[in-house]
Amino acid sequence: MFLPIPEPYDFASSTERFRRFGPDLANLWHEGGLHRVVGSREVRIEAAPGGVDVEPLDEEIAAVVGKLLGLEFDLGAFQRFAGETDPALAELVERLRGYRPPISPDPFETLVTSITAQQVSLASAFAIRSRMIERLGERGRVAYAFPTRERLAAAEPGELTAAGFSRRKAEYVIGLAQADLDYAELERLPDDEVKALLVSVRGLGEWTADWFLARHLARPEAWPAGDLGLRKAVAAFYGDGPLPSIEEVRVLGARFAPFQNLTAHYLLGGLYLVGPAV
DNA sequence: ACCCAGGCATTGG
DNA sequence: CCAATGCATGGG
Repeated sequence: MFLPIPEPYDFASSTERFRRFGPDLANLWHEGGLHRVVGSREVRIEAAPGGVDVEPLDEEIAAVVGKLLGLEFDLGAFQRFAGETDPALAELVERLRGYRPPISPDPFETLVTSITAQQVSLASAFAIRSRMIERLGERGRVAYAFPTRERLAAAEPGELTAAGFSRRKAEYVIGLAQADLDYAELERLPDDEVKALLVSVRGLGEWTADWFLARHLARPEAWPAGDLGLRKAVAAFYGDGPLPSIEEVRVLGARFAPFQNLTAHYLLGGLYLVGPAV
């Protein structure tokens, strides 16, 4: 079934995240399309003129696909904002025309994914996470359903350390799965209250909470100032010397209100998708 | 054989 | 309040 996507839209750059750092078995790039298990069915998304082809497609799947393809972002408003306020950003928006950051559809998966990415390289994180998904998730046709909260709540730490988790991260993930976190409630709370609730869980720090706001809740003003990649991007596009401090990046973020989330993604995209400006 | 990579909790001053 | 430390793997 064809699903139209408003212009500008660039499928290749918008799905780059699923390819660059290695396979993600729960969001798997396979033979030119993106595969994910939704409910008990495996969905395939591929590029088509003016939009994407999605098989199969119903209302539930359309909602997930909309997240994966970043449909809720208002690129037109962002483009106008960039043009009016910031030459460097305006140029990035032009170079990355049609890039829509993917939104991670599931809150628990988002948090576990962030835990795997804490401190280590994304290549390591992808490898470790995919081993966990393969062992503890449910296999679809080619992709896997991410391990459920129930499955991880019942996991032994050894099952995760065998996949390459540190002992500490294994405790974080199992503790998170067992924690009494109301994910539906988080959607209704303002950014600062979401962060406060998440940071109260062992293993979830400010960096993880900021990316949850940005990548799962799609909050416009989310700005992961502590992110190493973002700090490098800020150095590349706004600095001229050493890596800026977290506080410096935080202060710079105010300049991009209320589009910090899209700005962060475009700055990172500037590093990873087209290389730093010359 | 190093060293760093999209952090975090813990411990000690 | 802030500095130092350990963590486990992948890639250079």
